Amino acid sequence: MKIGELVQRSGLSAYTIRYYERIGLLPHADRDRSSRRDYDASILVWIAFLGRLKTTGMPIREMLRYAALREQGAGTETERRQLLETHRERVRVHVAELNACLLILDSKIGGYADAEKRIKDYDTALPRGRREPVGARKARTR
Amino acid sequence: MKIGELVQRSGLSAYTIRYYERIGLLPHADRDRSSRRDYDASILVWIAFLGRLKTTGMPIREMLRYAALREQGAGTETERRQLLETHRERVRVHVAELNACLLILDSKIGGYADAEKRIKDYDTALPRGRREPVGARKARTR
DNA sequence: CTACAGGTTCGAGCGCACTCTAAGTCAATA
DNA sequence: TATTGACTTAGAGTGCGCTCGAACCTGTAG
Repeated sequence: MKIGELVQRSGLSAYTIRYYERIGLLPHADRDRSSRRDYDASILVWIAFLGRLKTTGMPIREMLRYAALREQGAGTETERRQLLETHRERVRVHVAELNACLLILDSKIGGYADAEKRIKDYDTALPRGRREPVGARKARTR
Repeated sequence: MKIGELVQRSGLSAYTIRYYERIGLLPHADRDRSSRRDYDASILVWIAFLGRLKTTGMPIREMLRYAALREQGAGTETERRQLLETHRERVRVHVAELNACLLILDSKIGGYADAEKRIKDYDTALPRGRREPVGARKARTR
């Protein structure tokens, strides 16, 4: 697989793929005789995993640590597990924070909705003939 | 309240507070006669809310939009609500992603744990007298 | 009076994670 | 054979969100 195909299948840009290789997040790819990168499909599994780590907010520094342990191979499993466990804990904490923030957002949004409802009630309670207060933003599409 | 106290009570650095004011995320603070910032306690509520937005990943650009609408005051409620609703939806999606990633992390960690258990079983199945394979990392605290 | 803590402004610098430019190579097709 | 387009490299540039340095000012305590 050439880099172009990997771009299609991984969702990363060629720039990013080369950058990741440069910093050691992706293993140095084999080259064909004109020194173009030639990938094995298995790289997609690793890229997908890196994507999870990224999505969950792991900094590249730490992914590099994990990648290095992985390259080292046997004997690094415990450290890799610990690294992931630590990360998992951080993610759990963060998810809890996000859920707390969502509740606050809900109540904030609820407050605006109530305010709008009060305005609307007042509006419909106006005498016939001039229902919309000045500055009312009603898009009325169509 | 002077900036020093606000630092204590908000958790932001003085640098950050000034920066936020500079870009318009915090309203221009009143100054005392020696042109030092003098805050009203109500600023803490706004800073806390900005903190929620930040925690949930809202970029400063968008907080600025919200802050500008808020400064404008009446008549911007609908847009503020819409902004927060859009954001809430993104956060929900992100939380779902994080939860999916957590499951994957769990199984990855589980895989390492199983591998370690297999090694341990093999280890304890070794003949008496030389139980620990070379390189075993057992901290044995205390 | 002097020292010092704690403030002020402006603009520069930093760390992160890319993203792109420039100049060159190579293989396949018209 | 000439051109096209996908690739290569090294290194520069970008956008974000701060973070800091330098020079200066002010109110209070010793």
